[in-house]
Amino acid sequence: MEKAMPDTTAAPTIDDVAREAGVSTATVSRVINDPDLVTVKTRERVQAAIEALGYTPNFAARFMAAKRTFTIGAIIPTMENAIFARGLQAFQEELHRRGYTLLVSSSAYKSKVEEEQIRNLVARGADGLLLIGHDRDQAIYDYLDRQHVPVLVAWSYDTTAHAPCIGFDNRAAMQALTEDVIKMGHRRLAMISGVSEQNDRARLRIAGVRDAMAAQGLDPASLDPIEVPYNIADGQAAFVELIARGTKPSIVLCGNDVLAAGAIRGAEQLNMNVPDDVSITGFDDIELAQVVRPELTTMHVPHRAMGQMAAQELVGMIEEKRKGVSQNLKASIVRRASVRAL
Amino acid sequence: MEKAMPDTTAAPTIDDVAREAGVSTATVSRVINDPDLVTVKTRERVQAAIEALGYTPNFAARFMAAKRTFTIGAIIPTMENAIFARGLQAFQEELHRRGYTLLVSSSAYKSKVEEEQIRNLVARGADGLLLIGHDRDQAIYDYLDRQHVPVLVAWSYDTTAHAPCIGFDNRAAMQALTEDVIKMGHRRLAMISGVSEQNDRARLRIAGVRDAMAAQGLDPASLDPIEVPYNIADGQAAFVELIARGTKPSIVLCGNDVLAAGAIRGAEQLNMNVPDDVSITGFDDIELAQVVRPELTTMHVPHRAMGQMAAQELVGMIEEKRKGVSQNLKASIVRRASVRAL
DNA sequence: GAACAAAATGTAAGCGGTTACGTTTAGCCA
DNA sequence: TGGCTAAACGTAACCGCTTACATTTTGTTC
Repeated sequence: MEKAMPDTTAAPTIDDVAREAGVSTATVSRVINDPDLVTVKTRERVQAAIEALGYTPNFAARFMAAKRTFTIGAIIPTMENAIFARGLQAFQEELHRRGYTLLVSSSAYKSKVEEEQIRNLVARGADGLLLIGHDRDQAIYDYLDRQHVPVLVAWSYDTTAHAPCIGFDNRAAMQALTEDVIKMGHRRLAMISGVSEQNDRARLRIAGVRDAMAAQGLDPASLDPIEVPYNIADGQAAFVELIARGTKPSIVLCGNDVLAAGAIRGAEQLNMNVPDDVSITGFDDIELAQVVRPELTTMHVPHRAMGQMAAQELVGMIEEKRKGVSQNLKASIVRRASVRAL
Repeated sequence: MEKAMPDTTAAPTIDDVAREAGVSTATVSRVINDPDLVTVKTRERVQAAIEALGYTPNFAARFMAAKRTFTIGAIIPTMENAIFARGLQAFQEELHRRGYTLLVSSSAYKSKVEEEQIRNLVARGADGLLLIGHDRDQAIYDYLDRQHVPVLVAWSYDTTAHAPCIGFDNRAAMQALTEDVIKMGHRRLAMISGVSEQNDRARLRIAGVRDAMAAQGLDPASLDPIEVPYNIADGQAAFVELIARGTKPSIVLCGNDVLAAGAIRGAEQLNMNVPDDVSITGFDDIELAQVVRPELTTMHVPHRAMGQMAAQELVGMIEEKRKGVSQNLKASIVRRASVRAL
């Protein structure tokens, strides 16, 4: 099989195409990037050559010469659960509509990994970046400034932060939800939170619960949230631990739906009925919230709208070379069966 | 603010670093790629310069010169549900351990989009690609061959296919599960499948059910699967439609856990008790399977092992320039409460 | 200290595109 | 047909890095 033949195996380059079509590389480039500049006749010849050779332009070379990649990078904390899935999907769809490609990395909630991913995506020529939440070293923002890469933050709203954001007010939302349950008669509140270090969403949701307690005449300091990673098993374990503490909460507020689903399992494990023995709330309103029994009372986050708007804004920042405009989306309470009035 | 000053805003290049450190660009490059080749003294000087300037090498340039990116691309059908999440997470972790970065795109189960993403990732210099399932145009494989990009397929096992794969035998697994329930006394089988076009997993699972029916003396032709997209709402609707047909199945086999979760909701909607009125099975054994009530009898797929092995194999293919070796992993039945013996 | 080998560093040619600028061709009008 | 302008196309520099090869420095031995 080792016949001596010219190396037809190497990927064709623009030179190959130019030779095949009998034109210069500049013309080939024009056919690809700005076809109107080329005669119909030549254009067709070049396109035939491209077709025949199965040529695809090399992005790296293109990027080096043109400084644009039409790529957006997104770094999310996790792909393991669905929290970011729907928003990201909407984000991608909108980008696709506008001619951009999305590249996704996940950081496993580790800031070191996130930083690595950011540098990676930037070095790879991402025209812009979507990040989740505001909590990260100033050094990273400085780096991104130096590299002139526009950044948009989602899932949080905080105008005092370094980057523009499309999100919602985690603190106010959690406060609203908490006040709602307090008004339903709950006084003994407990909380299972995500790990709040380097996670402003988790931190602000805890603060929101305390705000509500203060506003409703309860002692905010009495809240002693358990912090665990966002997954079902940890939520379950946290619930069991909470009960083992001896305090009998009438309601357990969870940092998100995943933890709440875990908490429900925990209650089941302890033969406690939800909501008769204990009420439980979630946050996010992902599909899971309607899958568990009882269905979760939770805070609905407009994931799809957030993703779509983020895409629009980020592309705007890139193409018009302007600063991003932050937007505060509205999250709303969804009342379902996991909470009962006392 | 428009002072006339040298443009300190441009991202620093290797030339800047070289000048700052008083060495040649070659030396800077060596410090980065092969530090042992450089004296400790110079090395430190260069590193200080890198630090001072906040320099990050440009991947595109690097790739052009060196033909390597240490990047792996993965294209999954969807990020919306958790089917691929765990496997992909394990894949990424293993890659990270070996010094590679993972870039993920999702195709929304559309082959045109998938093709676009493949070309994109390749043009971007991915050293290798992970794809899900075997069903795609031969033209794509030809393209990948021409570009010399190693490809590994996961989630399917089929040695007759064009690409090496790390997966499991969807057909045999589904056959095993089906035979199991037939042996529990079920005779009136129905199925809710994912859309089987361009999806070998879905197709093979249907075939597996028929295999089992044939083997157990039932008529395979009597199975008339409903095909719907993999999400809860569609699973629910499919279940309702199935019952509306008038045939009263004793068990509904679902193409995956997501559809099964939907089917349970459908049963609830029709006031049917699972498993007393109808049994339901899933496939995949994702977290969801233990969240729904009743918990799902399903086929456990070794997601993490699959992801990890896929990473090992793909890196091996890249670094040793060899063909990939396929592996058939074992999926196993998990019996839970959603199926009852008749 | 000379001679030589080995280690450290520098020089410069690409990698595969884009694009400013120069040259050729085509189109139009007198 | 000649002359002028605009359109089409070609030439070549450049993007930021790696690396083969050339050169310089360092270390060793006698």
